[in-house]
Amino acid sequence: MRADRLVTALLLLQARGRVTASELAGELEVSVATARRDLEALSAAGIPVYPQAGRGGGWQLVGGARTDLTGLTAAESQALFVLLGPAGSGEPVLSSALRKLVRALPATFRADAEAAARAVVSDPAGWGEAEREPPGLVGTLRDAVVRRRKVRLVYGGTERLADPLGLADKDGIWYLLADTEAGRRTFRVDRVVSAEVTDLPAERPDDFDLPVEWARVVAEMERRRSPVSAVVLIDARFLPVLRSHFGRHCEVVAEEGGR
DNA sequence: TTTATGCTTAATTCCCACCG
DNA sequence: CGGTGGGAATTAAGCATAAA
Repeated sequence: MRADRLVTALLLLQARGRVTASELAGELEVSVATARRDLEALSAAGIPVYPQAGRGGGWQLVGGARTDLTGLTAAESQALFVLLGPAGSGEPVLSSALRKLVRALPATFRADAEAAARAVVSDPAGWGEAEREPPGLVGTLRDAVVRRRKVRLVYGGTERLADPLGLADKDGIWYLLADTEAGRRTFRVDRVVSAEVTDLPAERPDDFDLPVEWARVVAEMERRRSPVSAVVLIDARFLPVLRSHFGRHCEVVAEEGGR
């Protein structure tokens, strides 16, 4: 039962900003002492909740009241999931807690949650370059996309304040789509020097559709990348080399005599 | 034995009425 | 008007109990 309570306690803190152990005990239908221990557990896990004794006191979530789940900071959600157990462990308690959590989302926030799910597209048809580990900044940028916050990007020696629109995983290589003062840009994440999530709200066109936009970007990149086409005759043994280099741009037309 | 929970008491903080 | 003391609300800590 504990995981359920911790999630509820955090949601309650987020909604109200401050709760007393007694209030929480009422919500959770446990004793005040147990509610208080749950709050201590959240605090010990790194979630910034602090107690204040005395009349008018209670447990306060530093950073003030937030009303939506997407307002969870990366650190908070990480701490929560560390507390609840290993992610994806399939532990019944955890999954039921998360189910309740999702069900508890008001309709307006559910739309946001769906938007969060659409923050990333995965495009397995890559250009043949093999790269596995997502760059460390992917998490940071995804957080910015989900929370709709402007990001200060350092990319190739220039600094930009960008409105992040979405992330694309193209066969292990990550790209960030963002609007900047200079127009819409695509940033290769592993070439981003640094990314700082600001508190400024980011703008995103209402009709923005990441998969559609990503398809457009890909088409544009491919157009620029392939200004020239060539027909070559090579030994069949080297086909894999060409394939790995040119990906789907490499079309085998015919084979004759092993070439 | 360990862990979670509940109960009781002490300490802290704030509100408010009272009084000079 | 300002200081003071009591009471209420709250957390903090220790101990007991039950279940795994």
